[in-house]
Amino acid sequence: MKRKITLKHIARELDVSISTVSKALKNSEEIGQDTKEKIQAFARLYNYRPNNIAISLKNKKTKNIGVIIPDIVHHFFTTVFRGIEKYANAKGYNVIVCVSDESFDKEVINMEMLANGSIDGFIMALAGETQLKNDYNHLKEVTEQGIPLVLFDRVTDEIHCDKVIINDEEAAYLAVKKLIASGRREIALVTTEGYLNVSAKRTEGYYRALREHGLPVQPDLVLQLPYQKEDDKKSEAFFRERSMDAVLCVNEIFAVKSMGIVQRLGKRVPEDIAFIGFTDGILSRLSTPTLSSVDQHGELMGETAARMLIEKVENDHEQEEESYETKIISATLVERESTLGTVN
Amino acid sequence: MKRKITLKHIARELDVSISTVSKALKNSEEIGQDTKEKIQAFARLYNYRPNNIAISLKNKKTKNIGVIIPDIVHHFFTTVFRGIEKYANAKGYNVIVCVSDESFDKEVINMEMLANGSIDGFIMALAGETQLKNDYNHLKEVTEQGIPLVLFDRVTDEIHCDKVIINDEEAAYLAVKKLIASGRREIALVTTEGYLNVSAKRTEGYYRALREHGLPVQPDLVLQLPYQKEDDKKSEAFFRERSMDAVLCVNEIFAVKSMGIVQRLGKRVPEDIAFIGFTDGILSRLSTPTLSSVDQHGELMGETAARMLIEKVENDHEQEEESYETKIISATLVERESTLGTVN
DNA sequence: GCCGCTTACGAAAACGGTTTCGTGTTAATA
DNA sequence: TATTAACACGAAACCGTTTTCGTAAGCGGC
Repeated sequence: MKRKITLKHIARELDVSISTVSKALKNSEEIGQDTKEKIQAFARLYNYRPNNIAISLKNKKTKNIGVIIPDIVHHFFTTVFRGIEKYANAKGYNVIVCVSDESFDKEVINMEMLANGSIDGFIMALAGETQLKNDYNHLKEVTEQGIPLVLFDRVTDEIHCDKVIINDEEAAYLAVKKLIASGRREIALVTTEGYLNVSAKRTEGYYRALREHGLPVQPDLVLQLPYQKEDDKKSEAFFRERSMDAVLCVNEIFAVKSMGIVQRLGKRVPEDIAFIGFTDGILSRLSTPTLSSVDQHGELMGETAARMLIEKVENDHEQEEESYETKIISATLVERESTLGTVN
Repeated sequence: MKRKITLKHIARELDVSISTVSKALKNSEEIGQDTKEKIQAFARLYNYRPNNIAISLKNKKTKNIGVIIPDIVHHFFTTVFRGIEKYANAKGYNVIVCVSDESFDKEVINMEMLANGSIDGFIMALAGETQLKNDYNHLKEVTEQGIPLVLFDRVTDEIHCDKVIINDEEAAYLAVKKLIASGRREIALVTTEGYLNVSAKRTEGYYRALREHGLPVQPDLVLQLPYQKEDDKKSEAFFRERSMDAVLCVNEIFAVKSMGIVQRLGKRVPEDIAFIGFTDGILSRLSTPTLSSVDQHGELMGETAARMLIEKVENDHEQEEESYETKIISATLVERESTLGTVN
C-alpha cells in the first residue's frame, strides 16, 4: 500500500525546502532550471497530487457545491441534477447532494452540515414541509454568511437570492388554451393538496384560461391528490362521477394514472378525454397512449442554476451591491397522442 | 454580512488561548468550570461551528463518500443512490456524486479528482465504456492507496474489493421458468448489445431455463437493442416477423416499449404474449397493462454498499489481512397484469 | 576591495482546528 | 516551612498547502 506522497516527502528526499518544491511544481521563475527538473521528475515518478483539503483550507474555496433537493427518485429533480452536475463538472466543481425528503428538519440539518466550510455555495429546491412552515431562517443564516445560494423550482419570496423557475402559470394557461382551441369545454384539473407553490401557480393558469374563454369555473372538476401517497379510490370516484372531455394534470404520474383509470372506465383517450401532464419524462413518452406534456427543461434549469451560482462564487470580490436575478425558463408543450385531433 | 467565527476570534475576545477555547468547547476536564461556561456561552451567542475543512485536514477523514455512476436519470441508479444517501447521512457522511456518463475518461478524471483527499471511500458502478475497454488501472491505483472501494451492479473480477450485486442469472432463470410454468413455450428475449455484464448474465439465465425445460434455443428469438438510443424500427420488425407467446426484457424500458409495439400490432398482453421486465420502477407500475418485473431492490443495494464502505472506512486500523466480500442481493419477481393467467 | 544587483533558495506565517506536553499557582501534606 | 500534587491554562507541533519576505552566494563594475 503506497501512501499518498506530500510536498514534505519530496522536500526531505531531495534535500530542499518545502517552499522550493511547491514553487518548482508550479514552474515558478524563482527556482533554477535544474532544480525544477529534478523536482518535477521526482513528483511525476511518485505520482504526486496536491491534497485537495489542504488547498481548500488555504484558499477558503472548496470547489464543491451543495445541492439539496426534496427527492432524488423523481424525474424532474434528477434531470435538473444532471444539468447541475454537467455544468459544475465542466467548471471543475464537484457536487455534494443531500436529500431533504420533503422534511424541514432534514433540510436544516443538511444545510448546517454543509455550510461549515464544505461547500462554496448552495443550489436547492425547498422541501414541501419548509414551504408549509414558511420558515426560512436556515436560508437566511446561510446568505447572511455570504454563502451564495440559488433556488430553483420550489422557491420563496422571503429570501433574496438568485432563482430559476419556469413560467408555471403561463404554461398551464397555454396548455388549457390549447385544449379549448381543440374544442374541449369541460376541462378538469388534477393537482396536489395545497402547499406546493408550483401546483398553485399551475392551478392559477388553469383558472385564468377558463375565465378568459368564458368557460364556467367548476370546483367540482378539480381533484386534489396527496403528493406522494397513492389514493386510487379518490381518483376513481372522481372520474366515474364527473363528466369531462379534457384533463390537465400537474405532473406526469397523476396524468398516466388518470389515463389508466378512465381507460378502464371505458373512455377513449384522446377521443373522449384529452390529457396533458406536466414534466415531460419517460412516462409521457412510453405510456399508452403517449402523453402530451409540458416540458420543464430540467436540464437547462440545472445548468442555469449552476451557471448563476458559480458566477457568484467566483466573483466574490466585494460584490457591488448584491444584485439578484430570477431567471424564468419557458416551458414548452410537447404534443403527443393524448391530445390528438379536434373535437367538433 | 457576519462572517464565520473561529476559535481564534473567541480566544482573542475572551483573552484566553486557542487551546483553552478548543478544550472548553469539548467540555474537557482540564478547563475550569467558570471558564468553560464563559467560553461556551460566547460560542453559542456567536453561533460558533468548527470548520469542516480544518477538521478534515487534521483527522485525515473527510466524512465524505464519493459515488460514481454511469447515469443519474435512470431509475435503478437513482434508487441505489437513495439507499446510499440515506445510510450515509444517518452515519454523518455526505455524498459527492459524479456521473461518468458511461465514459471511461470521465470515470478516470472523476476518480482522480476525488481521490486526492476529497473523500474517504468510493462506491461505484462501472461505466459501459470501462467494461468494454476492460481497463481498471484507475481502480487499482485507488485501492493501492488504501482508499476503500465498493463496486455495485456493474462490477469486475479484475479488482479485489467489496462488491454488491444481484443474482442476475438466477433471477432471469426464475422469471423464464415462471413463464414456462404458466404454459408459455416460445419465449423471446430483448437484451442490450453486448458489453454490459448484467445483460449477459440475464441472457445466460434465460438460456439455462430454456435448456433445462427442453425448449429449443432459438437465436431468432433474441433481440439486441442499442443501450440508450432508440431503435424502434428494429423492434417493430422483430415483433412483426417472429412469433412468440412471452418476452423477457432486461430492463423495464425495453419491456414497456415492446408491449406498446405488440399491442399496436394487434396482440393482446398478456393473453397472446406475456411480458416480464427487469428493474421494478415507476414504468412497471404505471404501464398498461402493468408490467411484471424483477425488482432489483436498488435501495437495499445502495444501503448495503454504503454500510460495507463505511465499515471499511471506520475500521482503518491495520485491517487484518484485507478481506473482501461480495454480497448478493436476491432479486424478486413482482407479478402484475402482464403475466396474468395461464395458457393451455 | 567594496558596493550593489541578480539568482536561487529557505524560513515562517497563514488557513482553522486538535492534542501533547509543559508550567505557574494554589492548596494539601509531612 | 519545605515538598508535592492537583488544577487550570498556554505554547507549540501538526495536518498539507501557498506565499511573502529575507538572505546567502556569485558576479560585475568602480
